[in-house]
Amino acid sequence: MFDPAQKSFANPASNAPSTSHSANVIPINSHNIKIACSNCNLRELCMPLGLNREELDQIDTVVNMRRKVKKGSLLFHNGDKFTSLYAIRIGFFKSFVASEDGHEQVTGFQMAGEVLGLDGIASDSHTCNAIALEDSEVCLMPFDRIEELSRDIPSMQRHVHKIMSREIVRENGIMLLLGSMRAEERLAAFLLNLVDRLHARGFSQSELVLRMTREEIGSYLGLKLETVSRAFSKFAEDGLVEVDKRNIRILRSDLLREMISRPECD
Amino acid sequence: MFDPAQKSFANPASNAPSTSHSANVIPINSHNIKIACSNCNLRELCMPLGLNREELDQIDTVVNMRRKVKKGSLLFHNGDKFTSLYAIRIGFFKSFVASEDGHEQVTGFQMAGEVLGLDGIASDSHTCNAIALEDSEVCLMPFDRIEELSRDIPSMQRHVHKIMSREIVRENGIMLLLGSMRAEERLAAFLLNLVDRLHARGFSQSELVLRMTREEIGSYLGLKLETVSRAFSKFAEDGLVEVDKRNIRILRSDLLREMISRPECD
DNA sequence: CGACACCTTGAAGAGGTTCAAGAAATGTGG
DNA sequence: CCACATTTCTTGAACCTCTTCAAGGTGTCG
Repeated sequence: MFDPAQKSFANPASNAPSTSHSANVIPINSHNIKIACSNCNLRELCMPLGLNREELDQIDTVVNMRRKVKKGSLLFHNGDKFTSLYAIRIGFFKSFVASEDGHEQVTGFQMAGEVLGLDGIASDSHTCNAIALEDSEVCLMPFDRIEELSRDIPSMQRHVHKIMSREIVRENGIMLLLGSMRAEERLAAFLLNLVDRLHARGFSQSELVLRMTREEIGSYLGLKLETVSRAFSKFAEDGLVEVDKRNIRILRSDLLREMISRPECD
Repeated sequence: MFDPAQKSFANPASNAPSTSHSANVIPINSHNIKIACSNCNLRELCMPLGLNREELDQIDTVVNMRRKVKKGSLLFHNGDKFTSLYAIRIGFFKSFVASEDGHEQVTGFQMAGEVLGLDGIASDSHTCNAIALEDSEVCLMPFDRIEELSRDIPSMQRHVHKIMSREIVRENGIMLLLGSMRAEERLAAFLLNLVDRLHARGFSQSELVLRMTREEIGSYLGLKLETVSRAFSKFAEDGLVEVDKRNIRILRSDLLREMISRPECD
């Protein structure tokens, strides 16, 4: 059934190096050129394509630090001064905003190759929080440097714009979900989205390990954790997915997809 | 700027010129230099501050066209090729996405000085729709030109980034609203946000004219139009606002504000 | 092993939706 | 300018989905 050894079931971070490196900030210098962007297998996710050698060398100067973020600790939080964007190298994050009364709204889940911190540009300080849901590692990309490079390399500039626009489009989709879908439709959309993104990273199309709690899923989807739990049970009962705690196997993605394209009867 | 004489109850577009100009695309040339960005009273909303003369001249080359958009007609729609951003000069828009089953989710309402079209950058084609809720006029800013200028003028570059980031932050706020607030709290947040933005444009802090239907408000807030209507009636009954069709006067903004900071009892 | 976080499930309850009817405003064409 | 059709808004009543409250179960980590 679920085989943790296989890549097919793995999560982007399942092969996270568990080095016993004590520092969690790793300067990047000429000695370990190997971990430059130009050699990174996530480059196609973080950086523009079709660069020449010279431009690649420039790109390598964007990331000047890496930072390990232990499971459960904050990458940044509301009010922090904004200086850098963060490209996730390894791991999994949630980002969330908090209302004055303390309610926590998850605004997204981010995985390897995705960028965190875009919220900070507007006011030079972060307006949301990002927390690692498993031991993670991010590349720090000082925003000043990104802007400099964008001025020199048009494809870099376009890339930055696309990343931001993509986030706007993603949030439009969430608004549609929150504004019009029922509980089970929301969960179906959520699972399909997650598994698509994992698949784009080389993982299974049908199996995934949830890195977040039912409560966090609920917050993201505008539901209570009990409702999420019930929806999972319903899916399992109907044979749409197999649910074993946080291990999910999608059996009928076709039917899940139908749920979200044709809400209910109609 | 906006005629202060009718400021108090006016809407940004209440003094929209109703010229009988037959063409609705207006080329900009040296003959009507008066309507260049550098002379536009909305410049501080669309464009960066602190530019020198030379930079201002460059900025004036961004907007190469204006376009009138009649009430009820589309500025762009899902699938249209993306070429330009649109700065609203006069009027009021809604943007919305549509799901496969035809459900329409309003993703935002935009007024003079705000920018439309950011969704198109991600995939070079628009993923949402924008429709004028009253006779409007927009400035076309070809995105290639914006990128060129961003490379030359760092403050322009930063400005573009801030506009996009602001949109991301705004959408985070909507997610919080949709994910955790009750009907009346949502409407309170909506009204306060609208009146704040109008106030920033020189209008009243307490009076506004809604340009959209109850159904459109409901779509934006994830509610049915009946619920919106009932919430308005409740507010009126409780003396928080005066409601006369689409004319709204806010009587107790303090109490409205309380509603959204301390959802319910606590 | 015990404390704690997480998950599941049931039952009661609330908030919002749906359905329905009527009133008021808006627009259209003669 | 009026008559008529259409859109928009309000309000009531029944219904339904999700939430709330509660209890028990399972897994994890010190």
